[in-house]
Amino acid sequence: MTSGNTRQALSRSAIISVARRIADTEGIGELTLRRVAAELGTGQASLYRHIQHRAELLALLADELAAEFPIVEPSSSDAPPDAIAAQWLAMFDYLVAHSWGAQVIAGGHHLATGAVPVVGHSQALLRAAGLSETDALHGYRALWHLLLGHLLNAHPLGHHRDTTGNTSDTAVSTPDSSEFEWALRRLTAGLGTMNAWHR
Amino acid sequence: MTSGNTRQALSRSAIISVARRIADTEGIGELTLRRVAAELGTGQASLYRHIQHRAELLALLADELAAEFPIVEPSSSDAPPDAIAAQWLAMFDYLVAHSWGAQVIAGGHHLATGAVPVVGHSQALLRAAGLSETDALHGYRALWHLLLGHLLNAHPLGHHRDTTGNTSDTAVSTPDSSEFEWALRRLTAGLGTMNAWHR
DNA sequence: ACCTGAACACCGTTCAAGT
DNA sequence: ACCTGAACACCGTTCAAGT
Repeated sequence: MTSGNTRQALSRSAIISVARRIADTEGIGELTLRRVAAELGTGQASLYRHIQHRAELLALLADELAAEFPIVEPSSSDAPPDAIAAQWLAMFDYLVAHSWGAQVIAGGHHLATGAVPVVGHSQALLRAAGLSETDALHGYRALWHLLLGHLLNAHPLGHHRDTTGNTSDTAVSTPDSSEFEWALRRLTAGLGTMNAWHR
Repeated sequence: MTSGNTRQALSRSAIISVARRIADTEGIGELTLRRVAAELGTGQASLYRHIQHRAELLALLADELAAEFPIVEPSSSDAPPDAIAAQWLAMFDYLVAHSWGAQVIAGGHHLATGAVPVVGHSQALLRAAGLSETDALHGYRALWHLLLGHLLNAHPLGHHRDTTGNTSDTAVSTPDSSEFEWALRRLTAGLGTMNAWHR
């Protein structure tokens, strides 16, 4: 808006912002270096002055996304399990809205430092539910894996057949928030149950 | 062995068997149609007389793998949670041994009919633990998503730092069976706890 | 010294030319 | 009629030639 389509000086952040818009609106499959370069009005080779390779660009995107993970402060009336559910459902919705996120975070071997705050917050909620420090860490990882599985699963094994008898063929497979909540609440309950059993 | 390197008549099953060997030994990244064709001593185009596209080949591989999922019959002394754990740990090990499986099954939009027996068996174990029919189905899906998350997660968020203080840098990230068991046992416990709360 | 067009080494897929 | 070499339309990445 400030300068029309005057081409900005090429920079790492300009590359990231264009890449992110493409990933959000058209999916990660459309995110090619050629496309990014074209939208920035430059050649493909020029990108390599600012990023080492495509994988690094994806890592930067993932880290940015992780840094913006929602953090849900529990309202004082919330029982611990409800606070945990609220936090993780927010993460679920956030990652559904940025559907490339789960794939990139799971696939990458980078450590997403941007996620540190959410990890801390999630562990704190588990500690507030009575878990030990180590159990809270393991519990966090278990919940994360459950979330990841729900997000990455695209195939209909125990396919959802709702009470009307329809198998929904609209929007091939948007992950189902209520199904995730069902599993989330049960895993949370289980974490509270087996406190003693360390290791 | 029967006919040396005499080229077999090209067939769907010959393609699948070569493809599977490549995936098992060198990973799915090395599984290219060019490679398969070369190993069969034919041209790439010829493959298209037997499969429609690469995605179909992957679906066939996934279905074959699913049909060979281990089924662990519970020994009579097993408490239901132990029977459930034994079944799912076997699936975990099986999918770790065929590391491309989780990715292909999760990514594909095909319905893996080969998995029907395991799904049935898993549901039966959950029913034996006292779950209703619908809870057993939902419980199966929850366990599947937990397994998938453990298998597909390749990045170190709450990175494992064992008691020796070493962060293992051998074999970048083989999923950890004991960590999965920890989560599995807790989710199972949770499934048993919240029976009443339908939908 | 810094940038980048053109080339390289790969894909999956198609098609026209071979038998 | 059936098969397939060669081409096509893409990738990510590199490098030599431009300024």
